[in-house]
Amino acid sequence: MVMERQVRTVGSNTYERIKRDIIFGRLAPGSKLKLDVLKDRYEASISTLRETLSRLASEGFVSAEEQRGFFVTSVSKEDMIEIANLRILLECSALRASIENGDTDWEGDLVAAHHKLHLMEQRMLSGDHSEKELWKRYDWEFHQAMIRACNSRNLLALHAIIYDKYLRYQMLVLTHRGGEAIAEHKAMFDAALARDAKGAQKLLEDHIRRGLDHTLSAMRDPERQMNRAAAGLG
Amino acid sequence: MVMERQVRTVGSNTYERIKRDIIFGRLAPGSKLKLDVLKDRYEASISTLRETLSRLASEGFVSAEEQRGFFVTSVSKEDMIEIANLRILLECSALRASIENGDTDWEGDLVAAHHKLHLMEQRMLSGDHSEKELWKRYDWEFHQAMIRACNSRNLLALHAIIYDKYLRYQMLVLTHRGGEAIAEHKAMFDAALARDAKGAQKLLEDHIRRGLDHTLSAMRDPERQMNRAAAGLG
DNA sequence: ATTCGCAATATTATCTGATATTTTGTATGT
DNA sequence: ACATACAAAATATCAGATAATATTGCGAAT
Repeated sequence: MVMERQVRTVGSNTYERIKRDIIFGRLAPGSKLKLDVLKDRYEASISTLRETLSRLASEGFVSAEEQRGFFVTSVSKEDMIEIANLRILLECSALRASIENGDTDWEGDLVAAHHKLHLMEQRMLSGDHSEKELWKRYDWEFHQAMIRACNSRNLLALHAIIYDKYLRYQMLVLTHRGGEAIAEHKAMFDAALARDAKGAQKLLEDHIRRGLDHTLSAMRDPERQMNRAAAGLG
Repeated sequence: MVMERQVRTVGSNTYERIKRDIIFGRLAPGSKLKLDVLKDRYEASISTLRETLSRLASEGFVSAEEQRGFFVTSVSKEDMIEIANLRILLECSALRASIENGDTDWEGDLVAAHHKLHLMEQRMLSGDHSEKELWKRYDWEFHQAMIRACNSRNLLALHAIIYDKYLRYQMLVLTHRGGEAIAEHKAMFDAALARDAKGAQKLLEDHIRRGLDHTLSAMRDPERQMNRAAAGLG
């Protein structure tokens, strides 16, 4: 058996880097994505960059205006609310299906994912904020593990995009909810293992809604907002 | 020489042509999309084509395999079921919000859209099958008009993609349900105008589910399936 | 000062052609 | 049949050219 070798093309590489940079705010919302600048920053040719930006545009992280080029999609309160509602719709639906279909493997993966997330959350709680990206990766892996058994690739694909958009808003405000979210994760986890679909859905919906409220009130804080606007691409 | 003014860019033009060709089966599911062949067929350069195919890939109409190029996304019973369920999830959710929020303009547009669709359905019923694409456009415009007031651009954007994927499956089997669908459209329309969200949702869900069943049983018919497979890209 | 018009500059959209790498097809030998 | 080795095809990527469009800067007119 031949090992599947991971040939990373320049294209998929820059795709992931730019997407990451948008989600984690290193490319500021609304900023212009000039091809010449990106060419230096990401070391890829114009054609490859256009390809990459087209992909990101059709996922909604970039907006492409004909004859005017590419921009980082801008943010707004209304958009954040839409994204949160979509996440609730998609993730709750997937969660129910997953709880109904999930087998032993699913349970095992879920236990592992929750364990890793929980450890990281303890570290965050005790003041170690050095690994925000890693923490968010574990959060993603936990939510992903919860719904993975939903039996719909299409649903998982849509959810992945919406999750990332939701994540961008969270990263924008830089603060996190600490202990509350930990308890919520634990409660969801327990409900899922107990195969309590209705209960898990309710907990998930509240979890997302509280994240939304937290992010919205942090966005309203004008000082923070200006700090963020000043950061980003030079 | 007098050239017709090309308002739109080559890129967005080929994007729409290729997408259409996939949805209406002129590019067969699973078939290879060779850059050189597409170059002649769509009169665009490799770079522009790659850009276009990348966009279509991230929407799921094309699948891109690294180092192996682009293919028309293949079809399957399982995928069709997923798409139908997603359409139910998204469209029913949007419909409820739309019925709750819709103003007088929304009602007006909806009446117009239903009227146009109804006229076309009558033509189809009396044996005139010459304008399938136009008929499907009116179907789209009707469903779109129903949910347009849902107040979520993100939801509408996701729905548009899923609708097109659902449509591809319908086009694949070439037959349509005739009179049944007409009555279903009328019933949904009436429920929406009566602001009966629950009722409209139920009707819509049944409508989509019946379309699914119809398409699935037509796909099972092996003769038809082979005819379709033989068609496609020349 | 603000606006307007227009030239200068910058940027996008697109194409061609070149190169390296990878995949695919084919002939050959066992 | 089966594997292998080599040739041909196709992809991924880049640089550079060109035309069309957008933006900017500046001077004139209000």
